[in-house]
Amino acid sequence: MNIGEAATQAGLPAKTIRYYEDIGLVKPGRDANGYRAFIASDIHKLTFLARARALGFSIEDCRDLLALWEDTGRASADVRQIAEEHLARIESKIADLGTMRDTLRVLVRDCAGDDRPDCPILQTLGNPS
Amino acid sequence: MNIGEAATQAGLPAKTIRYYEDIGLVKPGRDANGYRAFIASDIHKLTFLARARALGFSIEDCRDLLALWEDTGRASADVRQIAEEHLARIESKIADLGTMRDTLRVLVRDCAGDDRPDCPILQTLGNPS
DNA sequence: CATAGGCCTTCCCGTCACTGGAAGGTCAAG
DNA sequence: CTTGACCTTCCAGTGACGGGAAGGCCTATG
Repeated sequence: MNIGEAATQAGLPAKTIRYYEDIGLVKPGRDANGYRAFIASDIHKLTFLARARALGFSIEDCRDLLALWEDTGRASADVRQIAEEHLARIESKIADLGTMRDTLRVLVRDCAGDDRPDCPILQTLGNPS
Repeated sequence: MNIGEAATQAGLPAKTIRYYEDIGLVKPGRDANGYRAFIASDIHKLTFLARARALGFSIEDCRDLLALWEDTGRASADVRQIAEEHLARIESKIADLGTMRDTLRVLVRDCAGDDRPDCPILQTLGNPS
């Protein structure tokens, strides 16, 4: 299977797949003409990667998860730890963004948004004492 | 005022201030020895930038906000639009992260996290049909 | 006066996970 | 035989800095 169909199957851009090969996440074979030749297990890996990335895992997390996935003797604790740390980072980011959102909502609400120059948004940014 | 104290006053790393000068957000003068010389208005701008960045505005948003801030004849509608668009992006990102968090929570909850290899996290990533 | 060390300067590379684009090879259809 | 859709590699850019090297400047102390 060429990279185009692999991309379709895995739901990833071809560029991304080439990048994943560059950094050693997948190692497809090659046809005589130099084209990458993806087999079922490559597609399976790419699909795994696409899903892990969609859950926000970093590339390095993905590399570790992939290794654990392929190691049938792994301990689930190792997987769980990666997921828990990632979950904590996500929750922390959500909290940060929630704070920003609350502040912005107040500012937007209080801004007339008309032709006049008075603007609590700029006022707050410039002098929030 | 040298960059070190400017950094302290504005609550920004010196490196960041140099970067802001590079991209034209601030234009401090120079002393005879080549050192940057920050005056009160520079500090005020940097403080403005630090706050806008803390609210998650992009550098380009900050550039626009700064221009509006300095234009005393601006229309508050222009400011409000930038803030509203940013707010929408934040809310969208919060929603995305919330979805990730929910999925991850379920996966982590269902994973024993012990020495055994069974792991619903890897199972889901590999075969979430 | 020399020196130590704490500022400051510029410059360049690295981050993260791609994305865009150029220049060129390959393949199937008409 | 040409067209156009694929494929290849390589290089550069993204956003918003951070690290670190190489070197100049300033102040305080011996």
